[in-house]
Amino acid sequence: MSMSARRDPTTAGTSSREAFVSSTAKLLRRQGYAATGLNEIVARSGAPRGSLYFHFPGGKQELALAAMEHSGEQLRGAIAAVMASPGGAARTVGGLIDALAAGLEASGYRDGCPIATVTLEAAAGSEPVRLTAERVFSSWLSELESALVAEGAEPEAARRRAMLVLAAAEGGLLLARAQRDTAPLTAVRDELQNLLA
Amino acid sequence: MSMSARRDPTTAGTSSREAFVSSTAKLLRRQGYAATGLNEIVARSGAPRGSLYFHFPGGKQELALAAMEHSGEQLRGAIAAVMASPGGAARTVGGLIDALAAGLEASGYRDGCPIATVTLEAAAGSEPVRLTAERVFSSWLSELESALVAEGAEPEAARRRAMLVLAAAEGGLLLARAQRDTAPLTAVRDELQNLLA
DNA sequence: GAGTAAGTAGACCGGTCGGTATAGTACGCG
DNA sequence: CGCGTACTATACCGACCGGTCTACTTACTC
Repeated sequence: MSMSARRDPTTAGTSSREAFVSSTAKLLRRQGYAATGLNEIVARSGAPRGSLYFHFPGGKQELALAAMEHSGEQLRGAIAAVMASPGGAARTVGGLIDALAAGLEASGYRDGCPIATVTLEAAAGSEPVRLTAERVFSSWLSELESALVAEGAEPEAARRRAMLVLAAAEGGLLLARAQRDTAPLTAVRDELQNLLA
Repeated sequence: MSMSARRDPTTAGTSSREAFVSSTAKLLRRQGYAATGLNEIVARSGAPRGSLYFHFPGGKQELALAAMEHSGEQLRGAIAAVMASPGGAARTVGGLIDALAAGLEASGYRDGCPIATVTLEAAAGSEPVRLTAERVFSSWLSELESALVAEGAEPEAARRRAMLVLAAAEGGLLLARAQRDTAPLTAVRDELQNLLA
């Protein structure tokens, strides 16, 4: 009864699973949950439709949860890396927002937050989606908070400020997509740096 | 024999049009564009399907644009009213965010920003949607900005701060929906009041 | 009261949706 | 070898999608 871990120790066998997850992550980020069809996911991933339900018997929703975790962990790593770079919190937070702005612009204003869209359209209708979103946001918050604490901020103040930074970044990404311009993000960055200095 | 509120002289002719718009606005706010079906809109509005295409020959998209304008104008009025109340900017901005939090909680965390969800899922794929979102956000920004200018803020600083306030409010609504808790909004409110004091 | 534009009404359409059934293949293991 | 299982592969399903059609009823005008 050996469980998974089959296949060539490297990536064989799970390759189509990963292809599903990353295709889904990309599509969810760009157009959200409801607008993303299984046909589109299957076509992009290159794997056959039947394999999808082998790897994700829970269907579209299970796949979406996996994609959210995947994107969430990726971005958490990026946040941690930026916040660990030298300079004060004002500087690193500025760098973080600049990085988000650069990524958004480079994608033709398509790649915003990979979690926000799904959260807004599906969190109210699906508790698993909501819980996953909550967990991912919380992981990002922890990274920001601990970076602020490491700079000597009071725990309570650090929590509130981390929340403001994340909220402002999310809102900035939203407004930037609506305007097709990074101006909202740079305005947010400047004001945040004022506050944190 | 038809029993559906026939032609009351005042609202004559446009009553079903308005029913379509307000039903659509409510549904877009709660679940976004792609997840909202015409069947659901038609059922809620009480009007027949055929009438929809009489009033909105452009179909779902035209209806969505009208609903976005409708919600946008409504919220613009609310923002203007709150910002005109007595007290400094720190106080009125705090009141605005408290009002958003109260509305969100009262709806069971379903009614967030009526524009954000549609923007994130559809702005990249439909220029009319994007432009409408841009216009609505801009109208809200103007209200915030002029309230800050009326308090003696420099024009440039007022613009940047209005952007931060809107971005933080949008992000706060997003995080509050993910957490099913108003804590993100109160944290954002407190930090914003600090900054504006 | 005939004519006509405005608006109502719901049956109907092809296409796509998420999901399933079932046959086939690759591979570790005895 | 051959057998079981992990996985691939595709054809197929009913439901629902956004959108269209045509017949009808009203309200106003002459």
